[in-house]
Amino acid sequence: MSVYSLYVMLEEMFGPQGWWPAETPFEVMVGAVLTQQTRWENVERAIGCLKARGLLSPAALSNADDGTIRECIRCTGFYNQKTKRLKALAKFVVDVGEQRLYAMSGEQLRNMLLGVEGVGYETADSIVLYAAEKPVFVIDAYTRRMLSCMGVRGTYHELQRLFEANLPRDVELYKEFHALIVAFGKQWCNKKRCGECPIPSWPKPELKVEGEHP
DNA sequence: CACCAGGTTGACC
DNA sequence: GGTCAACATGGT
Repeated sequence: MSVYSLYVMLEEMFGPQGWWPAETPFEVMVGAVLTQQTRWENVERAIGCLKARGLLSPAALSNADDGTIRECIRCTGFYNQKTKRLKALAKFVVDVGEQRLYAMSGEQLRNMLLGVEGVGYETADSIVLYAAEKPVFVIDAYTRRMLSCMGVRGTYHELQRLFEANLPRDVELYKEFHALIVAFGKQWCNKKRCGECPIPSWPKPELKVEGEHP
């Protein structure tokens, strides 16, 4: 089974996902930080609170009172570090200029984001793909688990290359594929067991990580 | 009551 | 370059 046919199968199973749920690109960024190790339902509540207080813009958030932010995002956990991370990200956007961010290449934006406090591989790639809409494949815990069930293991960049090397460089495809993997993971991949999928046609594909290690 | 959630960091091999 | 405890609230 090819990587692309896996996508087709997931699309047939779950239908269009329409990620990322947000009204603006900056809201995507905020959500990307808040959803770290956190359920999306709690993130939505926090974002609703920030929005109600007019803090969902780079300028407003970077100047906001820490206590106010913390109050809004408490339900997402890790609120102390996330308050700091949100302000660091907002300040970064203000400093660089939001339009300039979306205009630069995905690779350059990714590298700059990785320099921001609290932004690691997955958060950076989520922002590049869903906010800046540049083709980079996002690898998360569900992706790892799903591939692990299929007998494929590797580092973040190895797994990322597996998808990028076997798919057309298409932003909409990347967006939808990752969302579908999460949908699948939520239903079938618990942390404990991921083996027995009731899907009859669940394949044991011979996916391989190609190329040499970085 | 235990375990887990759309990770990242700093410390330490 | 890879592994691991902390970080914290809310749901099952």
